[in-house]
Amino acid sequence: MKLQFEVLKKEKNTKARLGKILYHGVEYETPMFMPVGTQGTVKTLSPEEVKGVGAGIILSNTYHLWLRPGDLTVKEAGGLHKFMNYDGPILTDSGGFQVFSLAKPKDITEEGVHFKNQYNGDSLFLTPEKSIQIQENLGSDIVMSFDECPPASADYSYLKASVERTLRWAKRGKNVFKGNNQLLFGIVQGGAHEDLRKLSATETVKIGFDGYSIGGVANDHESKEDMYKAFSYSCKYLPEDKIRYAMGIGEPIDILEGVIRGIDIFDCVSPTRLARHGHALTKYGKINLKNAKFKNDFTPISEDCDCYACSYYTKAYVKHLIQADETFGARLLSIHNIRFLISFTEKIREAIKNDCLEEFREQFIKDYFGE
RNA sequence: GGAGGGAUAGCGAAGUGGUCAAACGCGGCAGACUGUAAAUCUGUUCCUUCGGGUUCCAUGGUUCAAAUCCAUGUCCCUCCA
Repeated sequence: MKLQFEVLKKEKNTKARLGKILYHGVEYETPMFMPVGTQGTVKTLSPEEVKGVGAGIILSNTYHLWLRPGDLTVKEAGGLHKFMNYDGPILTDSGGFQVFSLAKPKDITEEGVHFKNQYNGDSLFLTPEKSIQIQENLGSDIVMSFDECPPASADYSYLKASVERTLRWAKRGKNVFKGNNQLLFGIVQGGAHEDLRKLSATETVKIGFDGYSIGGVANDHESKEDMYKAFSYSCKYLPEDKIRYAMGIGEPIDILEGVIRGIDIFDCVSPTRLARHGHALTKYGKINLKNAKFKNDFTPISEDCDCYACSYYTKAYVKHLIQADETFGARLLSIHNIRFLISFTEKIREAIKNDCLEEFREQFIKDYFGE
């Protein structure tokens, strides 16, 4: 059964929406934060722990699973849900981000993108059609169109050409997509330019997808202002009844600003990566547990957090684990950071229900940035 | 008792007359990280009032110049007896 989505309520003073996702009889609310499990695992967490922090949809990645262990192996295993033992909804990214992070401009052609297999040096060629086929083999619930994700700083003419190519790729992908128990999402590109976002959004909507995402953001140290423009300009031209997804967005303030502009779901590697690097998200900002000042701090990472790490362990202990390079430290911090973002979206949903999202934003900024 | 080898910054370890305040690794301190080529990467790590000051076991010596050469001492290691 396909995942279903419905908008329940719109907040009075902003463009924020409260939504409901129905998946195999389980309801999840949006706005939602989706943890990332690129290689078929949310790094250091078991699926039980992922569920334990309140996660709904999680992400995985076409490119990585194609290379290893191979999409056909996952298919033979019975699909990604069974393979990784996660029965919640799974969204797979298309490999589009790897066009940005791995490919050089000369590797990108109209037909597709050339990669070198990072494990054995083999030449690889990923096309929009191939990406969809891989995702069908993986058996994810939400399939992403294969897009070109150019740096936000790319010049106008490159961005325009890229938007047009991404549209052609979206069409090609949709043409081969079978749609058996899977949704297919289109991706809006266009940097911080309103006309390009408009072109990209309206043309993508014309092709017709089950949901729409905003890509090409937070990938090149662009200004927050430009990122938020990309949100606004894209949402303005997207249908009200479909999921809107900001790809790769995970700083608390960016999630909040995205929600305010009409976005429903977010994913980001940052909670797990920051965790592995010793950082914890808290209501009062990000802290670096490697810092000497936490050596004898026997208080929880965050006093008001209900996660497993905060329930049983202290900053001093987690600092010790991180410093000793013990994996349990990365696991505790990953649990905490993901729980922080999910609990953050829970609070956002409450504020939408109570039509006080702007007040919530004001208080959040005061606490988080100490302003 | 005899024969060798060694002592370098918090630790390990290069360096064997000037370009040495001394490579490199670890540890320490700090920073970065937004659809994961990322349990990674970057900076820093004798003291300093930023002018400079004091170092390479200790003491004495050779030299214009010593971590580097010589003498003596102290400690450590290996082998022989």
